[in-house]
Amino acid sequence: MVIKISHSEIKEKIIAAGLKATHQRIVIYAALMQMCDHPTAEKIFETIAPANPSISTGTLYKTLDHLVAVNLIAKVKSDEGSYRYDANVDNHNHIYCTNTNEILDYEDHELDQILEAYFKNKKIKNLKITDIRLQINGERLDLKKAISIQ
Amino acid sequence: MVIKISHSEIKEKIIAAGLKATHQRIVIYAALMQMCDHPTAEKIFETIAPANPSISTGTLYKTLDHLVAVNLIAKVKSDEGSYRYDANVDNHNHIYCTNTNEILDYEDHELDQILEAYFKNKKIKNLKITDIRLQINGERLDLKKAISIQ
DNA sequence: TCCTAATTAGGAATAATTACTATTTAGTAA
DNA sequence: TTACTAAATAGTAATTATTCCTAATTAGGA
Repeated sequence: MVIKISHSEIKEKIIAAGLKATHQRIVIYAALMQMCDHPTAEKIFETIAPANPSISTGTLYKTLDHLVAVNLIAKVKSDEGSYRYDANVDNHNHIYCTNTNEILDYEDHELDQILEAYFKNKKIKNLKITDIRLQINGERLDLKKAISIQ
Repeated sequence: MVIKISHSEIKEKIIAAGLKATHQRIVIYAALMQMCDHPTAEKIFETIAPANPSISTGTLYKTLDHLVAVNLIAKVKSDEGSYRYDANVDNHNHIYCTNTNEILDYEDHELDQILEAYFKNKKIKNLKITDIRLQINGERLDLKKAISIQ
């Protein structure tokens, strides 16, 4: 689900989120939107570096932090020692593939509703739940084929 | 739920898992069993160091890796740049508290059954699911009181 | 008790991320 | 359009968490 979105639209989203729309932020955010495999900061850097050779890792990390802070992107925990990033901030779940290190999105509104209903009754005292997400761990069986939902 | 368990019992568990029961492994595993807040490697080190001043971080990390590999403990992803460890390897969920950085266990067999039933029908193609865990994100409301289930 | 492969201590090396500072830039106001 | 200023960036040093390396030690078996 790559969504082609123009630079001016990206600029508007950044401004709407309350950030200055610098060239670097636009480039980084645009790159992440095109990458649907939850890339690491390093992968993002490799992607944008050819067209933006003067961009620095300091700027990349700081920009990612800013975009996370204003909820334009999300930081995704992983098992390989580095964080990964996600331009999809809607409530969704992740499939962690232990043999390929892939992280895949798993959206399931039926499941969301079941969980929401369940936790409406089952309160946890002194905690304000912000969101509930599933971490589905598994192994990809046929390495030549992709994992597909349903 | 601190379970007081003797060193000889711990030794047996390590041997049963197929590892040599060295002093260091016993100490590290015993310490983690007593710590229920999903400590980082550093916290574990601080805990065991006074009584074991010659233990090295290399050994600690390697031992944690070994214990994870034989499924005696689990590595827990976190948002603060370091991994945390958990002596509870039974299927259970985690509450991530965004304002205090606590990670709490949330066991709920009713929920486990709901999820198991749900994913029995809803297959994901080309994926062998090993486990499904919830990540409950939230904020602790009253910082003077603990979070409590039900 | 001896033997040997596995393990450890201690510290160097690496990887990911953050911090620092002089320079540049986006957005505003004249 | 130009000037201004706070915020952002480039480039790099520093830090943090973790892994790697090697000589010395140890657990468990013969």
